[in-house]
Amino acid sequence: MSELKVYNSYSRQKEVFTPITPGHVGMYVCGPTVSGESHLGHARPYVTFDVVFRYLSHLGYKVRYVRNITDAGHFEEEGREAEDKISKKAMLERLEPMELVQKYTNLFHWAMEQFNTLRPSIEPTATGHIVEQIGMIQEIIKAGYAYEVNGSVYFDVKKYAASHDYGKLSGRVIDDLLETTRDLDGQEEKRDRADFALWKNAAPEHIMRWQSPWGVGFPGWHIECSAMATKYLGSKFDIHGGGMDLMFPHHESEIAQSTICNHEAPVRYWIHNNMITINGKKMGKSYGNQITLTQMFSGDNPILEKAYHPMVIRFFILQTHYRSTLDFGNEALQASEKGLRRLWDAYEHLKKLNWEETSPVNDEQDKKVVRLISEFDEFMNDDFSTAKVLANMFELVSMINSMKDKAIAVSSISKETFDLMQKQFTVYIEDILGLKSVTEADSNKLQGIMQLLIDIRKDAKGKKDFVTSDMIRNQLAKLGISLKDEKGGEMSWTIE
RNA sequence: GGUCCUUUGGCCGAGUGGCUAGGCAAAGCUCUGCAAAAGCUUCUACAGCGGUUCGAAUCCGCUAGGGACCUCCA
Repeated sequence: MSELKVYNSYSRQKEVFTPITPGHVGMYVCGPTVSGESHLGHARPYVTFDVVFRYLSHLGYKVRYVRNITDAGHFEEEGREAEDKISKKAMLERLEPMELVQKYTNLFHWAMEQFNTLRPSIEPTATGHIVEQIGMIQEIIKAGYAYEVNGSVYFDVKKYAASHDYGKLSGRVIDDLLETTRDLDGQEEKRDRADFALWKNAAPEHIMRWQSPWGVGFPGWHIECSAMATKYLGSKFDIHGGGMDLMFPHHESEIAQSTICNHEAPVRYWIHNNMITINGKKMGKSYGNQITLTQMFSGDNPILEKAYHPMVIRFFILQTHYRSTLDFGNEALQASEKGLRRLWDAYEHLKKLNWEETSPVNDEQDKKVVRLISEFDEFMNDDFSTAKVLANMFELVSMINSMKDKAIAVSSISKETFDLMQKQFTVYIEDILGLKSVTEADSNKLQGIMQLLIDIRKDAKGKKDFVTSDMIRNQLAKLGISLKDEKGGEMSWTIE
């Protein structure tokens, strides 16, 4: 089997993945800021890294997956707003800050569950790690790379850049950053324009505030990830993931902070997912074009022609490579909806097929199936190419359907190949891609009732009593259950 | 303005120097009491202009369009 290769944003090339500690993988992914509701764009990294998590686990690694909850509130550019996003909204909604944060955390968890993403191993909150953040800032000050001004602490980027590669991850040129002349309030506190806050002095109206060696304040934007990643994954860990838009300044600053504090670069492989766009433009709050996840699921947004099942969205995301932009569109979503249905139906049929020797093995076909199946691993190993895995699956869908219709014999492929196909389909669709049925779980009672109706209908059809047989099918259709006659007099049903 | 990315058939999207990805839509056919599915077939595209090459959607250059980051952002 080929080795896993991942595209490392830091080196800008695919590299063979080798964990620091054999058999184990430490992965940190930037989580949501729970000051508002998640939108479609937010679904992408969490689905993407869920598949990474699942695949690494599938390969046998013991993965510690850390994904934070940013509940301390990031600020707008220093001083532009006297209070951070969370505290502002909290006042508008007349809620306690933590109450608001809890509400959106719950909503986020609910949405993630809809997407069938696995829970991270650790989901630390920023507010729960103020002590660690303060500790880290103290280390950086001690090392001489941060300075205090009026109760705030800033990281000295210029000094850091003199001996380190600040800007390498995001392709930034340090001189450009230093020379940019943008007029912003609070700027005069910093020694340099490129410096960033580690700790901010809290204005009296700022609700979220903590005691620190520098007075009452709150942590800077980037320090939480550095502190929590270090605490749970160590000073150097394998994978750090997040959206591409976080490369600068967030991840760049994380590297700087952690490198000074821990004396080594924190991350081995940086993995960044691309954006979801709408009419070619990034979906985001500042563009006013975001569709929240609850709207996606309910269809309650003028842009949406209908509601989309979470699995359809997950499938939609997996049909493209994670480093490409993905353009939202009703037509595209509906294509995914139908495609997923077809894939899933074939998968259900495959599970029910039995191998019986009724014909000689067709070598050519057998080899084709073996190839398509074995490529699943190859594609995943090539920087998680879920789109290609799905393409291969669809090539097998036609064959599975032909077997179901008895147009070709199941034994036209060997027993081993058939078993391999059944096994790998399950492993890939369910365990690795994390897809599941879009219909409600079928209860035993429902199964029994449906079997009864099918028996009655078969009987009616046998007597050419089409009035009865059509009535059964039509009535079921009204309930959203479609009954289909299969070749050979069998019947199958699906819930719409 | 700076840095970087991108441009694939009606739509969404893979993609590597040579071998029609795949999905959806559309058309035809087959199967079928009728439906619905399903199967088969058709539609063979790579922004434009040059260049490199035996050969380029894939490499290089120019032109045009789109986008991201530089400020919170998945």
